[in-house]
Amino acid sequence: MNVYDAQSDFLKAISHSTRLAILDILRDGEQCVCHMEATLNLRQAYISQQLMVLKQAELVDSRRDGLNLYYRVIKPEIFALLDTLPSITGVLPKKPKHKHANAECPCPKCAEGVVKPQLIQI
Amino acid sequence: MNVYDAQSDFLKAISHSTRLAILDILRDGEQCVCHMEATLNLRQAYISQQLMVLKQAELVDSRRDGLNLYYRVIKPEIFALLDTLPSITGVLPKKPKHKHANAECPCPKCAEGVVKPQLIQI
DNA sequence: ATACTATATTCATAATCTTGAATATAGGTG
DNA sequence: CACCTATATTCAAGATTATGAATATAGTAT
Repeated sequence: MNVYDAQSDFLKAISHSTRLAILDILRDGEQCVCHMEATLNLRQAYISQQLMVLKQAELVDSRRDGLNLYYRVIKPEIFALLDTLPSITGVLPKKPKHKHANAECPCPKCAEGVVKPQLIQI
Repeated sequence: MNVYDAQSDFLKAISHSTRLAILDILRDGEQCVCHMEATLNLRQAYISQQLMVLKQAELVDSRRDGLNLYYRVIKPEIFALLDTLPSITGVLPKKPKHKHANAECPCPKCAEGVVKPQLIQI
């Protein structure tokens, strides 16, 4: 396995729109699967499949806290690469960054950071 | 097509060991197909196939000069991305850079840059 | 025009990727 | 233990990619 094989293996692991979206979510630090599910509006099994691809490529690792599994990027150098993409594709991301505050997300991290919409009783 | 689709399309185009090697050869500027053939020791038809992939992805373009077609990278930003790869894969390239001087290569650029081995007449 | 050279295209098959559906598992809670 | 919740795995079919072989084409030179 030469230099280019190693590089193409890595690139193949991230050459996928959902996996790129997941990595972007992990920019702010570790997040649980259910948060990705709520943020990306994709089914849990599918996200888990993509996470396994990233894990086998040794790009992410996970940590359990109670019921939740929190994933994080192992090598922050990956973000330096991701940052070069907009200038190449010419498509700039609309949202400046992923913000961790999603009212649809049931995970503990979201629960503490979000002001839940109050149900008004009449 | 969202931001991540555009990015993954680009990444897929370069996620291939031969295409990465071709891009590396093009760091020094345009090169003809026969030069890649000699440098990579791969068959012409195969290299041409990979060049078509890069061309369709609008990463390279070509220019004819006599019999030879010279390919070049359109967006130099690509090299900034390629430069981030060694720190991620942990595998550093052996040769510092591609040098254009290959005695096996019949192309005009090589012919002028290389001191051909002299045949000693006895 | 003919022949040659450099490069491109077509075809076919094996391998790999994509993705949805269904199901399994592991850990926590009562 | 029984059940719930969060996450993982397996399966399968279709799509795409990888790659070798054979062949075509477009310029060039004579």
